[in-house]
Amino acid sequence: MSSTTQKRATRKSPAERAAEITEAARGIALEQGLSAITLRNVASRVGVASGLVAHYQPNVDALVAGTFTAIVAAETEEVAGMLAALPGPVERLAFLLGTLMDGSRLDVTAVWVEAWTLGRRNEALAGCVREQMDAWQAVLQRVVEDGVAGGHFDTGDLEAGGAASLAWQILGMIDGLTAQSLVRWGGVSDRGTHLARAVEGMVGAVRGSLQPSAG
Amino acid sequence: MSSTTQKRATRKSPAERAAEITEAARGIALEQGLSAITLRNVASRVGVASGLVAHYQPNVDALVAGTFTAIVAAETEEVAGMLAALPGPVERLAFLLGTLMDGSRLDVTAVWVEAWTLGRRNEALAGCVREQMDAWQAVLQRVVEDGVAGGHFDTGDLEAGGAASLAWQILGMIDGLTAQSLVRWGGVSDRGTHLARAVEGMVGAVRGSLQPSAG
DNA sequence: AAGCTTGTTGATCATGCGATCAATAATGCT
DNA sequence: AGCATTATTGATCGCATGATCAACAAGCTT
Repeated sequence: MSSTTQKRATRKSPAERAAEITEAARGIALEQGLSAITLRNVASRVGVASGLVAHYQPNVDALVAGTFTAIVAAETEEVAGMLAALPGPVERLAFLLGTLMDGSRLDVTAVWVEAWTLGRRNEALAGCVREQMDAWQAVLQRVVEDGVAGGHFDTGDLEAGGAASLAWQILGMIDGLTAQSLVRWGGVSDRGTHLARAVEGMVGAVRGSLQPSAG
Repeated sequence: MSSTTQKRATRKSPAERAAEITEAARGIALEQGLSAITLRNVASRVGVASGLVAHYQPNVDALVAGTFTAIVAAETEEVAGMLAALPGPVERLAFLLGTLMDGSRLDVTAVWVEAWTLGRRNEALAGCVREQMDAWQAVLQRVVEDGVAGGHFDTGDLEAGGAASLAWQILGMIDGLTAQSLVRWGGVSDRGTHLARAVEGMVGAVRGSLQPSAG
């Protein structure tokens, strides 16, 4: 108990400090949820006075919305990047289902679910949620369209907007099943298998082509 | 401004007052969300002092959990009752999909989604959520099993627990899509159609037999 | 070295929360 | 009518939140 406690935080450049704050908010959101993002909570994690956090952010709602976007956009971009490295739409769709359902991103899922509720009282967050859902849907739609164009998928008698609609549908299924895994861990073992089968039917892919094991 | 304001609430029997309180909590949850259930909020809705609400409930967490169960169990029982009146499993599954996806229960959906998040900090609520998910799954599983036994459905090479697993899967899809409709209203017009097609593929039902229009 | 810019502090305000409990008043019983 | 029971009040405590801002001090410029 001597000198480990420094009275005043070392002075840093605005950019650096701002980065620390958003990073701390990110960590809190992933570990304890978006609603755990408070001025004092973030401040103590950075090792700084609460007023400083307020100084770098217009208000807490904005910090929450920004943190949501940071977390989710990073995930989207990461997955989209991995998709680009795969040879074709079948592999991409299979990889998408497998990756999103493997339970390794439960913390991000929890952020999604909480954002749906918090968006009710945080207008900025609500906008970000819609944006990020659109981004995910766009990624999925692209894969579906490529598959149809290449003859790997057959969406049947779907109208023009079929791929878009299908992408929303698949996204909704993934959301629901991952959210479910948030609450019911051991409930179902082969979520991925069933989902793959369902999606195969929807996009007219060859049976088994989207199975996680085949990815 | 004369006598419309009564200073003291009329004295009522414990059972009656308790019912008023749970009913008020229910209304608040449906209109403003589970997190809007506070002692003062409920009390003012009943027209009573905050202390009285606390007197009728062990704590707020219990009231929230109980309110969740009341809302969701009522829905489950209502739908289950309607199912019983239908002739067979195909009609029942079609009705289930159509009813749950028609957007007439967005308030209940919002309660579900919020409960998933709140369950993280409210142990009693978490237990209720699991209970109610089990109840829904049981209803669905029953329909699927009946359909398989009657030869209407064909779950293919599924192992013994196939119907249970399938029921979880379908439930997850419904949850995800309804939750999605909570945020993205006009996004997709034919959610029901796509879901019906997906489920048809999963349970091996005749194509079009689960379409909402055919329900 | 002096001075100025600005990153940083922490106390402060208003608000809301759950919970508690002595005091109060309405009811029903004798 | 008198009394015992009990439903009801509302003030109160401790705690947490977001926001604000005068005061402070570190570092840069001159």
